[in-house]
Amino acid sequence: MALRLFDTAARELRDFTPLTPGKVGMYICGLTTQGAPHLGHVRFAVAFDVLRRWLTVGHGYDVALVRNVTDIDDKILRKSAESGEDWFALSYRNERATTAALETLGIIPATYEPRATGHITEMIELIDTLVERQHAYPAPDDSGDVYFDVKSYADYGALSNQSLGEMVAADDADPRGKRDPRDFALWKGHKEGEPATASWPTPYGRGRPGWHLECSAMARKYLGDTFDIHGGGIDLRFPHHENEQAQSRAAGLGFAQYWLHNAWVTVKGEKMGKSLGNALEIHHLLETHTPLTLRYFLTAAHYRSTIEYHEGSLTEAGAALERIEGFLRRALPGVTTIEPTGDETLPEAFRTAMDDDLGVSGALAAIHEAVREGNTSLDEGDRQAAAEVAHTVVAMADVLGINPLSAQWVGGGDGAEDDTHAALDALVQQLLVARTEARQSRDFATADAIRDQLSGAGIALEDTAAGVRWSLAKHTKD
RNA sequence: GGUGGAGUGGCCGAGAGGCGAGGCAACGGCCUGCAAAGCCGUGUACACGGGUUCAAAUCCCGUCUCCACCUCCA
Repeated sequence: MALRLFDTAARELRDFTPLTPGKVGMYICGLTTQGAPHLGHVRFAVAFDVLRRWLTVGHGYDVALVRNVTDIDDKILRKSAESGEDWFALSYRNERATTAALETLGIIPATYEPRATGHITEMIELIDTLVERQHAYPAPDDSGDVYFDVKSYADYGALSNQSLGEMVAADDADPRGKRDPRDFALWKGHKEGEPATASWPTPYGRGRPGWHLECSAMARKYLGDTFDIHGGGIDLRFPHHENEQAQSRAAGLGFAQYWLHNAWVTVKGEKMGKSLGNALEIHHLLETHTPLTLRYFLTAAHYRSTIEYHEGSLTEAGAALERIEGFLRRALPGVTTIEPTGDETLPEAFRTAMDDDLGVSGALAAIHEAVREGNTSLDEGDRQAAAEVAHTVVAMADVLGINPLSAQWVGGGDGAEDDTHAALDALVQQLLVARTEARQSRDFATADAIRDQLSGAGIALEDTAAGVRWSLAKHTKD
């Protein structure tokens, strides 16, 4: 069955067909380096990580994923000026923080992450082409700016379905040398007071990249003149993506064939933003919730739907995960970590849901249905059937990047975690032996005292048909 | 003004003419020494007002409310 994706440009679901059979080129905008990432900032990465996994696992495509790093822009320079920290240091520091957050959330690393400042030459090439084709012009006021002439490109507005005549020009836009207030900067001339390090020599004078140009230049370099998918947050649709498309196509390039945009994380119905303070920064949330819980929360809703965040959201996500993990632990005793082999057969309901524009809600329903089926098998003592279901659940969960038994979430590979666990297990087992003896002699007061003692230490017990299981109580308090 | 989207049970969140997605929470039952986990069951949910239809959360008309973008935004 064909994968269908909602193409923002076409404003409808389209069957996905890659330009080159078996291969997919994807370009994603979004890595922020202006500040520490919050829950909303990383949603795009989770959304497109799920797409990438499904393209790979569900359809066997070889995916090249390029994710840009806008390491210079107005905001970075402004913050740098305010704090006194060099702009490049500030940008790189935040880039590292964001990269770390994405790794923590189990985002598969991009094939390549080009930085804007490393592609000045490619940008100049593109500007030259646009100037030659009379789609761009250097500002006549010697500012060093180079603008894209929106009126010269008939399809301007095609992506966001807007016509130039209906657009409101920004009130605060300084028209300077623009022919039309809606013309946008391809290149920004160096201004007095800006650090010298934030400028590069060009035939148009010293300056720095306009925001939109980098994506056109870098997507072209790494994915080709025409490529399959371009993604990003819905707020980027206009002006950023509209401008990218205009630049590239005006320069004669085919550019993106499918445009995908993810929606927001909202709080009380409004877009999550910095006005809410730093309470929702990833590193802060990780103090009370596991990375997998954050990932599950961001994954559980369709990528084009807003996700409403409220106090308790993450605790609920953790509870849903517990159900899946609990089943896997019971069905696969002795297994610490497990990854899909690739030979599992994914249930039809799961495939159908994913093929329908990444219907993760339906996919999750398939997972939970399998979990219930597996639990029933366990209740009936059919351990083999339960184990088989468990392997299917692992495979499905892995497509969404939420396999609870993935080594990604279960301790590091350095063995330290295993040693700690083994030491703890030795101590707990002694207490469990005492408790079992007490229970056998029907001394429930003693047995319960031992259970309370362990519980006080953060260890939960479960008496199962196969014996007593212990586990560390999850940190899910708000 | 233009463009795009939303309103579903206590909460989150799918669905897009007919059989109540799923999860969380709650309640009842089974199991258990008691728990925990699990399983089974329990809800006349679709912003409002009309209309079409044998049948509407879903289609049509009207209304209300909310969100986002319009050159700094995941």
